[in-house]
Amino acid sequence: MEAPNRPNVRICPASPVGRAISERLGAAGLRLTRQRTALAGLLFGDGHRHVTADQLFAEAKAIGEEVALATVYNVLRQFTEVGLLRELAVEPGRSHFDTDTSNHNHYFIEGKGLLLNIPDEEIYIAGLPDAPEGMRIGAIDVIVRLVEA
Amino acid sequence: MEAPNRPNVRICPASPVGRAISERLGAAGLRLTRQRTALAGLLFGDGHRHVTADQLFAEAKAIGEEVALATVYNVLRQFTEVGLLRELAVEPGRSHFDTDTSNHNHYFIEGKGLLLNIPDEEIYIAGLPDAPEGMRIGAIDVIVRLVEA
DNA sequence: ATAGCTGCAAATGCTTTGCAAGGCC
DNA sequence: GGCCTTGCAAAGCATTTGCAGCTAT
Repeated sequence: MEAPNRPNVRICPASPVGRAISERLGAAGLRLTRQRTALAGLLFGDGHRHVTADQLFAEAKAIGEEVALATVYNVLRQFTEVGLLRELAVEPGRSHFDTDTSNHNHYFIEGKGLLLNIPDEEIYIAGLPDAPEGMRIGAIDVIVRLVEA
Repeated sequence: MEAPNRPNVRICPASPVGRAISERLGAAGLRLTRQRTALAGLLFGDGHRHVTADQLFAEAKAIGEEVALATVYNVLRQFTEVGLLRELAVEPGRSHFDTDTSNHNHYFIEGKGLLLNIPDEEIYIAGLPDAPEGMRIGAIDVIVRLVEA
């Protein structure tokens, strides 16, 4: 009967972020479990960020949260389906997730696997044609790949 | 002593494309073998195109060319390293290759795994900032994701 | 109470690699 | 002839899935 919860990086359910999370999860019929709460804390606790599954897994382990790697994958996918995360295809063979789901673009540092946002003012795309009949534009991904000079 | 070569989709070594290929491969110390020639025929024989490893493997098999899947992967990678192909990261877990290595952008039809070029006149990016110190821009990938309306 | 989770391990899918046999220059 | 290649099968990753037990509501 001991408390199974760890008093760590957790999102306050009353905060705007916490409310957005439980709202979205609730709407999708997903429970606010210890693991999801902890991962949400790491993801949304301090500004926007980019992560891969292993990174998040390693961080969870680092703060003493016991989460299975499979659960990390499942949670990332669920959060993505619910609109809390956006999946970015930048490297073949590894998925990156972005906590900022608004329209913005990225630098990707080849060799380091590092993603950075490109400030909105600094870039824009123009002249986008209409989508073919029966289709609509789901997202536009712009990735500027940087390599050692 | 029978001829091991099949009289099929092959690049004429005297054509501009054929010359470009043997030149590039030669410069990299790569031989013009039967398999590489056949795959080059499929890739560069009739205008630019997009392929995945299995698609190319299936096509090779379809024209009666016996090539191992591993060889297809190796050839795609070698061609990419030599600059004959460009690798596109659009789907996590599957690599796409483009025979057009010049700067241009893509539509990606989610659900069909289909890549299409966006005509250059129809889109452009502006206002790109300088790369951070010690870095240079290697490529800019723009992917417009289309989904069923 | 019960429908939904989690953890583990096994399965999957794409891609790479090691090694012996074969082919190109 | 010698070195590069190929083919096959096995290894390697990242990710997903199946199932028994646990848990939030």
